Amino acid sequence: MKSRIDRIKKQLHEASYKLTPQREATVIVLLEHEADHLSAEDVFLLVKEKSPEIGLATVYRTLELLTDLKVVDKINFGDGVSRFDLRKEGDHHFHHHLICIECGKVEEVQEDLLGEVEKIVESRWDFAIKDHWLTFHGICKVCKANDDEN
Amino acid sequence: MKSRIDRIKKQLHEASYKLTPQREATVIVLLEHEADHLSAEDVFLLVKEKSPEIGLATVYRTLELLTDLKVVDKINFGDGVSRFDLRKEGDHHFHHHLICIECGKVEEVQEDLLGEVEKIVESRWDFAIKDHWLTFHGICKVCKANDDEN
DNA sequence: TTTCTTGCAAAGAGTTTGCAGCTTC
DNA sequence: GAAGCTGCAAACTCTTTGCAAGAAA
Repeated sequence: MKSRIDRIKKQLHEASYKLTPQREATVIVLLEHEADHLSAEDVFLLVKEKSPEIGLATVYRTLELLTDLKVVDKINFGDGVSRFDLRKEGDHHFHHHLICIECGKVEEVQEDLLGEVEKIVESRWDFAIKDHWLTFHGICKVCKANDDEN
Repeated sequence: MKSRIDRIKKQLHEASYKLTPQREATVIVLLEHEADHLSAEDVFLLVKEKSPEIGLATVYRTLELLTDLKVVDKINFGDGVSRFDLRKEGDHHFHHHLICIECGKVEEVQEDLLGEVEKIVESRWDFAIKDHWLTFHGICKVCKANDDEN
């Protein structure tokens, strides 16, 4: 984890920003909750546990900065709240999500399943793809099993 | 177009709602701007041109109702505003979008390109897909041509 | 010192809600 | 006249911004 923080620190420096204690605390929370799709408020509350003096605006500003640097991806699952997802080291595409419409759980799909689809879009629509968002809505394994019981 | 309104009217009636003049005016605006990805505010302003007495809250309530009935899809391209897209008659999947990161234009892709991908997700993650959202971010044909000139 | 960053509070944008009045059946 | 629907205004939620003070180079 240390090395990932160093890497982010380097990215910040390359763009002429500093890794202040507040920014570092925010990054640590993101690393510790990597699969959790935290909202800005969630991040704020978690950072506050360890650094009570931090302000909400700072968290927003840090998350915006990290989004610009593509350290995190800002996603919106349609509930009016932005969530932040760490981009895997070296990943050039944004991973996919499976959202369960019964229990609300969000699973991540790290594989890039869109290779063929992107080729079609690039050639047929003459569109140069830089990134994608793919989210499936449905019923997860656990809820399916529960539903079958009843 | 008349027939599409009748169809929506029927859907409303089946769910015990009425097609009031305000709701009809809203639906007409959506039909007339089918490819435009209007926000609630956009819809409100357009409806207001023909029915100046309508209130913003009514438009919001109508759009919510139409979303619940799956007449429209509520989408969010990450700018904090919900947009509303008419679902094509008989369509069971939500169409894809191409967003140009230079000019902001949004193109629609009506074909469902995810058949194979969905099979993989359904079997490998044991997830019953009910709907999907797929958005590509990149550079459209026109902007690509403009960029090449310079 | 100069520049960047922070915390706070206020402002802003988008959306929802309470309620009285109006329609419709 | 009961139930559903509407317009208005107020409330609410999430996010951004102005600014004075603090930290870093």
